[in-house]
Amino acid sequence: MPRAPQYWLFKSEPESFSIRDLAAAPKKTTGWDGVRNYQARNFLRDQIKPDDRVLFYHSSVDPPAVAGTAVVVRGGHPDSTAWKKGDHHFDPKCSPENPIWYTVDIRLEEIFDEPIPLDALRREPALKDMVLLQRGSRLSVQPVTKREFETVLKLARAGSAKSKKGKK
DNA sequence: GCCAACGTTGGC
DNA sequence: GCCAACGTTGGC
Repeated sequence: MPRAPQYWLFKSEPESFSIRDLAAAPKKTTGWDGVRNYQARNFLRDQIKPDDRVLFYHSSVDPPAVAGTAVVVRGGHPDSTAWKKGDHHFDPKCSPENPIWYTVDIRLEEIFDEPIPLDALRREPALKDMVLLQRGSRLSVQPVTKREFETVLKLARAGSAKSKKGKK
């Protein structure tokens, strides 16, 4: 039995890597490396598989927002930036034999016409249990339910229809 | 730039 | 194993 796709939210500060950077990358694909948190690592290593879907979230910008979606093209594998001296995410405890940190590859699926700002997510009752919206939550890789994922897509479609009507 | 919330580190 | 100190995240 094939496993049903699962859903995730990845945070990125657009100043360091935005969804447009993903669009500009070769094959619109990037390795999601540099995650240095054990809970997020466990998701990357154990649970995130090809064909899973990802909400691409822009943090530390005004407004914080879901900018689009991506699809996982390669599941968990060791994050080699961890043992590259001089890399911003270098971790001296790591080696190829003892990788500690993991990454997955994702490919751009869609950039929303209108990003869905955080406050719009908060106003949506169907999203009230989203990990992102919980007090104190700051996991950079987090699970999303199928219903939450589809609700965000619905908001994106609605926002896009409105913006087209409003323009010229 | 502030600061609340959270994770990690290290002395004991 | 506790917990204070420190570092980081990320919304505001």
